[in-house]
Amino acid sequence: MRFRIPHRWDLTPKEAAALQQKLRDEVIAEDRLGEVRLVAGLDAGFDDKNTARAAVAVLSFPELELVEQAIARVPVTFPYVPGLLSFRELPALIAALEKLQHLPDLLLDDGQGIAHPRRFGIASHLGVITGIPTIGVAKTRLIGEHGPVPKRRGAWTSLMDGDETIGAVLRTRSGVKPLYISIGHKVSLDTAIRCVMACCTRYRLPETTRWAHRLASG
DNA sequence: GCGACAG
DNA sequence: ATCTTGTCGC
Repeated sequence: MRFRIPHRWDLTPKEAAALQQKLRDEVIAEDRLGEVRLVAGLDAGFDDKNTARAAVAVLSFPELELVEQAIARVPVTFPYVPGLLSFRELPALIAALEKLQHLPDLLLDDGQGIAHPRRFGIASHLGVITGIPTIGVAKTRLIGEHGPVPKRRGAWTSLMDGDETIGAVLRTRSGVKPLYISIGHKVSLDTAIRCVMACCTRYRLPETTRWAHRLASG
């Protein structure tokens, strides 16, 4: 699989933010996904300060058994700037995706989707570039406020930015810190919540993410 | 000017 | 992300 990147990656932080503002309109915030048979988890780690190691794990759905995996090492130039994460990690994640033999029906990406200052977090950016339905699964908050989340598994509360719902704070496991879920691309928030829960068995993180993290680390 | 701040 | 041991709780 080969993806068409509609822009350059070597931008200044200011140019990158302007690009997000321009691409935000490409995001489709409703369900445009068919039957999900393959779900992929993506994650990035670093071999050293200038080398990203991205990993993709493809699992069967809803069985959640490993079908394929891929890793890619790519030099990174962009620094970590809150709100501009995609310009640092996407090149590597896309390189890993391009190595796959099976094209996933759904992508779960570490980080935010539209729960972002310009509604264009890394998961949305990845979705717009690949055209594949994507969900943002973050371990911590970037922006937005929310009330308490019931402690029972499956409970969730809306993540709000003013009067706008930008995501959901989801308890994937009873009594454990919740996850920040948001629309990436071509998936509604309700569907995103259901898919994430369907990928969580006995741990806080989805099996897809756990596999990808394992591959991207050691 | 003072915090907040995905990974 | 990454640096890092033991420790509290189910």
